[in-house]
Amino acid sequence: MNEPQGLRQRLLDEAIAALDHGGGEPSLRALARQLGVSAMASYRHFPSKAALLGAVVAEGFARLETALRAADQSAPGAEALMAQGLAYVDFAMAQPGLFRLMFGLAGRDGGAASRDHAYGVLTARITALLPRPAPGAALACWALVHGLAMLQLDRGGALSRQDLRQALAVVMHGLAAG
Amino acid sequence: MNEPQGLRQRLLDEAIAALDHGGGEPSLRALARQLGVSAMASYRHFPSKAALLGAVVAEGFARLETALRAADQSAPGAEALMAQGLAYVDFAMAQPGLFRLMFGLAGRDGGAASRDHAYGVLTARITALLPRPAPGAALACWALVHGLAMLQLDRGGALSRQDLRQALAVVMHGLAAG
DNA sequence: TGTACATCAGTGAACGCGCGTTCACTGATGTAC
DNA sequence: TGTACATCAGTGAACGCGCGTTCACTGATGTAC
Repeated sequence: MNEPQGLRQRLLDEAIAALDHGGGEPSLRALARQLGVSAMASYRHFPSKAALLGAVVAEGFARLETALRAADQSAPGAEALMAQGLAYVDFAMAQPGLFRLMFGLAGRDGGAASRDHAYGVLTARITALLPRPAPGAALACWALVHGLAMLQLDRGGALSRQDLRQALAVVMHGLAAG
Repeated sequence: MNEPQGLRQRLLDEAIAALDHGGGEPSLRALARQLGVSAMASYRHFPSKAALLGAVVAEGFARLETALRAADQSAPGAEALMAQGLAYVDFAMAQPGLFRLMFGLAGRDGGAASRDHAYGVLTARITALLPRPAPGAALACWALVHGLAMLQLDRGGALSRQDLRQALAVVMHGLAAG
């Protein structure tokens, strides 16, 4: 353990840290500076800045997927869905810059694939819960948790755990009633 | 009519157009170029670039509020809520760059006030519809429409009218059941 | 009616800066024979 | 075991660029007396 990490991974980690701390997209030069490496070093690992950001987005969705999977397995049945919703919002709050980038760039690059992969964890739980396929159920769940995450980010975490649980409960009631 | 518009308003309009067409934030110089005016001209009307973007955000929320209000009055009762939800998504699709900026910057500046003003239209309709105050109802509605808008943007409009209606219906069922 | 002055919108050149990317390079490590 | 060569990660200087912002200015319009 404590393997000497490759520069490639350190660039990705540093980019994520910079996104979450500072304002906007970090520059290649700033990342290199931060890692004590020349401005050109990143070109050994990524052909361009856009490629690096693409890799960051993919990494972000992989992390989100891991978090959702863990939450899903932490509780049975309908509680698993609630847990995923809360985990989604938590992820956004823990990595706000990364989260914003993921959804700013998700359409472009190869982001779509890793995004859909992460969302698969949510849809799998929903279809497992429902007795028969309900049109709009998965879409409503995605949209709700995504919207909650954005609102929570915008307000700097003003929404309480209870607020979130109650909002999630509304949709879960809707699913049961539909 | 066709009053000669002041440069201030033309800068705002051009900024919004640039946001929706091009990629990211337009530069002051690009706006000036587009309007055939010197790079310095905008400093007659805004003390800095940040101030101009703040004004753009406020203008965006004002437009959103107008759209929501019109939708709300286009149908009675629960249909008014559905109409607002669709109008919200439509707004995001019609002005994607503006919409993204609004929620990227809403926390900072004076954006919070104009944002809350716009959201008031939605919460007013919800509280009018519900027989008694339901915790999480307004939050769930905001989050849902916001999430639908983001997902629709990410997928470039892949969600059909029916998809959207069904997702909105899930939450409305949830409200009725709660 | 004329003159002096203030206000205002916009100009044009220049500043310093950080950026992404190019180029040719260095020095270490591995491999073939 | 030694030598020649290829590969690889990272260097350092330089490029051209667009940016936000500064400064001192111009010329038109309004206003006081």
